[in-house]
Amino acid sequence: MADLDQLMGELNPAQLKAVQHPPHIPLQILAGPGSGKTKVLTMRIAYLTTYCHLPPWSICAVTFTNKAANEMRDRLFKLLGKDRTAQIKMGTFHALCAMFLRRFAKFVGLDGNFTVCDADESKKIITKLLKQYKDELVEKNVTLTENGALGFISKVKAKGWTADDARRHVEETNALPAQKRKSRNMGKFDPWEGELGRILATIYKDYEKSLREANSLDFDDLLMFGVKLFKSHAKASKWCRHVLVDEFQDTNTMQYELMVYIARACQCVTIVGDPDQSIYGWRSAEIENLAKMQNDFPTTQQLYLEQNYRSTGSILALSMAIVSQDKGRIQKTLHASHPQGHPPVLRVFPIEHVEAAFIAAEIKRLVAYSGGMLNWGDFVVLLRFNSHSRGIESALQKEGIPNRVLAGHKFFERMEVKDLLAYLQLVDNPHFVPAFLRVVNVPSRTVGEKTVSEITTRAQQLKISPLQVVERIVDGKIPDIKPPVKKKLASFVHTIRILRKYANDGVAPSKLINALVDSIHYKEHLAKTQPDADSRWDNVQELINFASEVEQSGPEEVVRRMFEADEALHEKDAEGTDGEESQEEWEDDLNDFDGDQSRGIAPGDTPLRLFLQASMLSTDTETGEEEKSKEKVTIATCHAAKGLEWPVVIIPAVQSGVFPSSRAEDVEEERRLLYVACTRAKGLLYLTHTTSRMMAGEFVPAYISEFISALHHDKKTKELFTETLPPLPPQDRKIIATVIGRPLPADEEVARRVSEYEKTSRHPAWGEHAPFLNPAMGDCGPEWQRQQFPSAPYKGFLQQKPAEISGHQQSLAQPISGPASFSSSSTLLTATQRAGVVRTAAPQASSSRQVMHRASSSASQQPKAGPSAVGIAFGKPTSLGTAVARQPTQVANARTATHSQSRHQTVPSMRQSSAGSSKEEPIDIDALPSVPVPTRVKPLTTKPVTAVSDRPSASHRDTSFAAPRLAPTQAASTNLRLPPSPAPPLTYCTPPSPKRSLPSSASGSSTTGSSSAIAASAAPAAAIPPTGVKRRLGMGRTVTGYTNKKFKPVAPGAS
DNA sequence: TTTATCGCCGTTTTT
DNA sequence: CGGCGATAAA
Repeated sequence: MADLDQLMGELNPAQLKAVQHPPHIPLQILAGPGSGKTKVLTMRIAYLTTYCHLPPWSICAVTFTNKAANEMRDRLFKLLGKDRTAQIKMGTFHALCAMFLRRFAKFVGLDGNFTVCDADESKKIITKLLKQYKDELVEKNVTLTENGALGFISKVKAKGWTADDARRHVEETNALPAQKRKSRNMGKFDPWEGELGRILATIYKDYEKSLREANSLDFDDLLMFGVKLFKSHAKASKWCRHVLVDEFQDTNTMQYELMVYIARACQCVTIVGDPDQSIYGWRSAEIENLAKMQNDFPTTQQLYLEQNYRSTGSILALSMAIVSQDKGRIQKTLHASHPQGHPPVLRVFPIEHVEAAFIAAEIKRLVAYSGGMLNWGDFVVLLRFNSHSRGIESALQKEGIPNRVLAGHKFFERMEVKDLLAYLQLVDNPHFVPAFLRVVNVPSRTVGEKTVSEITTRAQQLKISPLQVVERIVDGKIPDIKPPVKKKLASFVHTIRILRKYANDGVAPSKLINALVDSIHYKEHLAKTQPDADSRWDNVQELINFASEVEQSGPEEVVRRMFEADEALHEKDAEGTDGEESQEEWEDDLNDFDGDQSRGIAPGDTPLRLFLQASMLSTDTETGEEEKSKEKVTIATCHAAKGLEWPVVIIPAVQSGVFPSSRAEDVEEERRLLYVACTRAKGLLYLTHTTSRMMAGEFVPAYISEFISALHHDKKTKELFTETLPPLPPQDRKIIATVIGRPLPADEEVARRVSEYEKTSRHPAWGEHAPFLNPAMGDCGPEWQRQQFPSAPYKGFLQQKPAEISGHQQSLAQPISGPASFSSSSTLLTATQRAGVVRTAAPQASSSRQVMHRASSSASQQPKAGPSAVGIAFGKPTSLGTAVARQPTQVANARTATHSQSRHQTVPSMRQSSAGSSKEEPIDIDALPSVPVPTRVKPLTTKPVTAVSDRPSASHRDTSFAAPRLAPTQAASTNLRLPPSPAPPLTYCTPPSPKRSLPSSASGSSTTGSSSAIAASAAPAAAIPPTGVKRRLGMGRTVTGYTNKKFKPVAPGAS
């Protein structure tokens, strides 16, 4: 056990003050990122038990995620030992509520074996209900989607409204004159009024009814019923002496009320939070809870933790600059403990592919240039959307970089997993209709929709569950249905009954799954119905593993330990102080509990039930196998990254529409999200974006995030970034070593790694392995090259929405004349955008598909050198028949040539002059920009575009695309002697699929030119195809693609 | 009842 | 583009 005194001695004064704050004075700790808040929170718990002599079981510690709970538990193990830690009531609000509700279910009118209903199932219920009102909705001209309805209902549930409350609200609102309504809403849209409100209220009511009948609670219900329990039964929180809440800024109204009611007796509360990191407003988090708490606990005191121990100074400076743009925020500072370090890197790319390839390559380079100090596990790619992960994943795969995706519930959302869980849910809770509906016909028992609805109707008539109906039919107790269901469903009932028996006998969940899988021949079923049955079967195995893990962690024991001391408390407290429920009733319940406890299991805490609950309430990334993930690059959403840190953080797609998300309703929250993402970085931070993005199968222009571009309007903030990739000279290596707390590798080791790297790898950004030369990337290079692109001054990452550049819209929209030139891939796209041409039609495509002129139709009238001028054809799959294979030998030659030249060039070489843009040459090696000199922080010109026809100036080109590979001059500064690079192995370029053919001479040049790419299907065998990919999740589960439902047939032609 | 095809739709974030 | 529902056909 660690020495608490000693550890407390290591705290800074503010931290120490927070830890030692008197327990009875409510405390708000406002702690910036990296200020050691988890440390303080755990130490405070240790302090409360050790110095204030609060028994561990009297402490309630609430976290926002299970991961945070586990981490805290781990830390407390070390401080308090296993025994005492186990007694602390610790977990998420949801998990704690579930535990208490299982225990005291009957006090709030529930059964202890309720099933937690996940969002999917909720949605299905809503969908069904919504159908009933479809006609009415159409008639009243109201549009309401399932997601909409679910969202609206969830929002009010988070506020604590019951269905009746909602109904009342609607009635009241509708009774008001329209004028008044409007002013009350401050002009905002309120779904809970008018016809929509009325229908919503009805649906809410029905939804509640469905849930209750199914004996299940959704996530919001867990909180609502939790509040109900603690509010109406003060004794349920009798044990409590202190409540600690982590991530308080993310609590919603129900969670806040829970805290208040649990702390009702003791009034001792400690919360930790950071308004700047409030990123869950969309989930009804209420930042006002901070003020509310000061109100409800008038003696509340505040402490600030403003010392940042995580990030370098420059990372912190940028982060602060980002979040400070929010003028309404509470003023707060952060002091860096670490030196400045290399400034955050900001880079721009033409398309996501290139961006992703850059990221992969840069990771590789950093590992080498850090001399192995940085490993795969030290990198994270933080995304706004989960959906962005695929591109990054495959880019990493192509580079052979191990990676893992840290994504929410993915695993438990897999079709095969849900099927099996549904069976178990049904075994545990026969009333849980969603599970019944899911599996009556899995595997197919030829009971269709019609039969099922017959069953459910009858269930409603008899006021029993559908499962019971089926059981009775099979038992011959009630008559069969027309198509003889009795026979068809006998096996179903049989399976359920066997499992039920096993479960009652206390058979472990993992064994139950095994039995289940045997009983329904699930493997065969998968094989028959799923093309990727193998990996799905892997998932089944993984579910069994997960069950075993849960069993081993002994959840029954954990729960028992958490509650064991409470009974004594209640016995001692025989003279009831609150009259709400009779003493007898309470003690009856406790007696029930004691009875169960003699079997070692509390009511509602059967192994099966706990396993199911764990499946529903835990995200798969939280459990187990952390070791393995240490050697992998992490891909995660910004939300999922909260509370975590990495030596190197890379944030792609820092673009409008992504940061902030186009559908975000609170822009400030989006800004904070970016802030949270940036502050995860310890040593290096990268922000990248593209100038185009794929939407609905087409490229549309993309513009840098306003959060970033705004910083360029201010002289003070515009130098917070660099475009230079960190060359990691010794002093920088040292800084990183310090920041991430690792030994500095020897210079020799660095030199060795670097030379190794130089031998085997090329940074693909602008070397001979440029991603646009790589067939696997989509063969977009030569195509680009042959295009005639109007030139334009490079504006780099200052590229903005036309509308934002006042006075220049006109020029932006205008077609651009002047000599064609190929300056850089970025400029290329930019220029194209300016011309209003963003289109991906293959050259041979019919004219109707060719160009779409957004702003100016005259763009097409612009004389262009070749037919290819009308479209860009990168990465866009064409029909298989029309593409022609590019000739591998020529590609190889070109590559070698490029390479040998590039070695002698230390000057950036986007040198293809306008005159020399030699359209007819196969591949103009010189046209490929390569090996520019990394220059330190060259401030970018922010001059608005006036003369659009200007060609980029040399100085622009030099720095804008500073390549990662070190030029000799730079290399010297790192004290490394770089060996000459030998001819690169052709590892990047696998021969393209022979199936493809070139667009004859559509682009007017030789066959060396690429086809318009077939990004997906042309990927070499070594690369991972985009669908049907085996992915490893955090827990090491294999997951197949993204398909959750029926499989998608594999294209027969794809050999 | 199951399977194939078309066309429409949207395109956060998570307990 | 890809996922999904609705419709049509086997």
